[in-house]
Amino acid sequence: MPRHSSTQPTDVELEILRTLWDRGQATARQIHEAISANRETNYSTTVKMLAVMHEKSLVKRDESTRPILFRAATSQKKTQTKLLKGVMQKVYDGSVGSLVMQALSSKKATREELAEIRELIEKLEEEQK
Amino acid sequence: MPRHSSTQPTDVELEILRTLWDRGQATARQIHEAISANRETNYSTTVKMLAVMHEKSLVKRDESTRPILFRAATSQKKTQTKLLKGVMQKVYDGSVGSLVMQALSSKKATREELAEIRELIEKLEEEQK
DNA sequence: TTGCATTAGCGAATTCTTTCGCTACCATGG
DNA sequence: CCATGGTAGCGAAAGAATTCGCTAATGCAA
Repeated sequence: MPRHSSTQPTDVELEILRTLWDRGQATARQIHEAISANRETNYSTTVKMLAVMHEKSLVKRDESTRPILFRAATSQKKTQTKLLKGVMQKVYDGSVGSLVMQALSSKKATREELAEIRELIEKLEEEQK
Repeated sequence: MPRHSSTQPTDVELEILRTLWDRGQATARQIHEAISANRETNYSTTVKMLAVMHEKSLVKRDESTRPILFRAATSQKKTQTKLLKGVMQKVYDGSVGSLVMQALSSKKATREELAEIRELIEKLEEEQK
């Protein structure tokens, strides 16, 4: 089994993945333009990153068209959950409670977010009975 | 130019910090023993990591005693918050709501945790009025 | 078809992290 | 004392992530 299948994306890789999740699919050029809006970087670097990410199975290539189209290999949600669980483990010793408490304390949530979270809490509490 | 302008602890560094947060302070030997319970590693490596971390101001050294005592330079909570905010930004586009929703959905919280979170939510909702 | 601009790919360099062998240092029990 | 066992430090190497120069391939316009 390739060790890469369980590899977590790095920060730069995540930036590329975010572009792909936003657009569904994109060419190397489009991805490059999207990320170089934030960070100065060379087109070659973006292309190389895509190659590396393909190697790691983080992206899929559609070569039936030119230019080649890229897509994320894994859904945004799955990746988010995996990364979040990693942090929960490494930083909060696996405690979802501490993580959530600190998240809520550290940054203002909107009224709607709070309502949604409360609903979920109530549902979870119901399930536990 | 450094790629990461702000020095966030790496995973290995975090492991050492966790030991220090647990104990308050510890010698290189004690730290080494704590982390080699999980992972096979050499004593020299631990000592070197402590030197690197001191260089980065992640730990403080008390040289008035022998063996030298180490302490974390930053509180656990501060570091946790910083790391969590980083994830919130990089992975959830800064949305505390999405992060919390996924955290709660991805791992069971205990009854006590849920109650505590709900209390916080209610307090936050109250403040918003 | 040819020439040109864009796209794709390779390999090597750079930067950062983690590893550890080896040496020096220290402090203390005999 | 001074041998010995543990502690501290250095430098180099191994690994991983990121960078980009340069070349090759592609396909479009003239």
